[in-house]
Amino acid sequence: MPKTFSEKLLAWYKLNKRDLPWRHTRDPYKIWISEIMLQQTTVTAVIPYFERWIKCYPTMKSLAAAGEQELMSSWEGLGYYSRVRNIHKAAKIMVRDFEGNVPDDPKALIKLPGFGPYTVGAVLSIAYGLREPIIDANVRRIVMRLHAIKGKADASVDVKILPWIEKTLPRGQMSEFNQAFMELGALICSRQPQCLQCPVKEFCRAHDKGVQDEIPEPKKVSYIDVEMVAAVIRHGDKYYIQQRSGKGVLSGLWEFPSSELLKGESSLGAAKRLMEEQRCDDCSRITKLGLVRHYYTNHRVKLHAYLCDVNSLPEEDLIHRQVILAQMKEFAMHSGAVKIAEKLG
DNA sequence: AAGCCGGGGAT
DNA sequence: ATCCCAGGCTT
Repeated sequence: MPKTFSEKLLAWYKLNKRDLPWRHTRDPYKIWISEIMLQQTTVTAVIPYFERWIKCYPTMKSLAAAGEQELMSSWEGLGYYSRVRNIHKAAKIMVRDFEGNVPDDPKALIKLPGFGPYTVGAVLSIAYGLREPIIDANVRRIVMRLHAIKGKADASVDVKILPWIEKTLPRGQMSEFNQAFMELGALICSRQPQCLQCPVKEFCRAHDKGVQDEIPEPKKVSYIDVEMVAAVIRHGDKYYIQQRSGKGVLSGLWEFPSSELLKGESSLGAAKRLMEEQRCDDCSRITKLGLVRHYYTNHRVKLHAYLCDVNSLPEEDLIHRQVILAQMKEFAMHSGAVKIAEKLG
């Protein structure tokens, strides 16, 4: 009796799986947190954040009771900050409606903020062992190769591959199986696949045809280049920072006042203009701190940082603060601002 | 369906 | 320098 796809995959996983923090638990709360952190984020980036998070917020109730700013600081540097706001909202709902438990019902889960098709399936299978499919970037790439489906790896191929995934799911060992699927994509069936080591190559049509390197087709990215200036406004040992508000990019994070360079404007000229806009007309000295590169999504930002010594800082309010360097780490800042702040130490 | 939303590792 | 990552939300 030849071994099935899932038998082969599970046997390989048992021998080759990485030792990752969230594989030491079946606590649905912790599995959920790991799944949100891992969205569009590499395992190595997540590990330290996950460890710290579980120490700070070991339970659903401790998370629901935490403050928004505190959570933003815990997330600082991980990116996609709407994730942490959705985690907080969902935790409050789960405390209110589900006694602080993660529901094991797909219809209830999908209604919670931050739970899409992937995360619902991941929590249900990995934490509860339910027979639910998941399609992440790994699974999508693997199944496209298994069936030699050409094209880009986007969600539009999911309808084609889902039937095969569903009929291939094993009875039992679902927590292991779905993780094994993703692990295969991370370790073997990666961008440049290691087909010789693949435990399921006998099921792979792309391997048969020798086209595994052409699937999936790379998606073309177009960058938007932006040049900005940031004013580090200082009086004595106090610095002036502001919070990005509302919606849009990096919303809720703190930063130094900044502005995009106007057409033909020099960075120093922009810094002086920015100081006028901040009503800082008493600037006694302005010196360049350096150039910081800040890349996010499809933006490539060159951020010119200027240190501006003033005789009096602008007034404080809800979204503007005067802080000393030691206090600054209590305010969640985006990576561009953090890189500038590091120049002040 | 397509665009938005971060940051850093891998190549 | 480019591509991508245990996706979800909005339009």
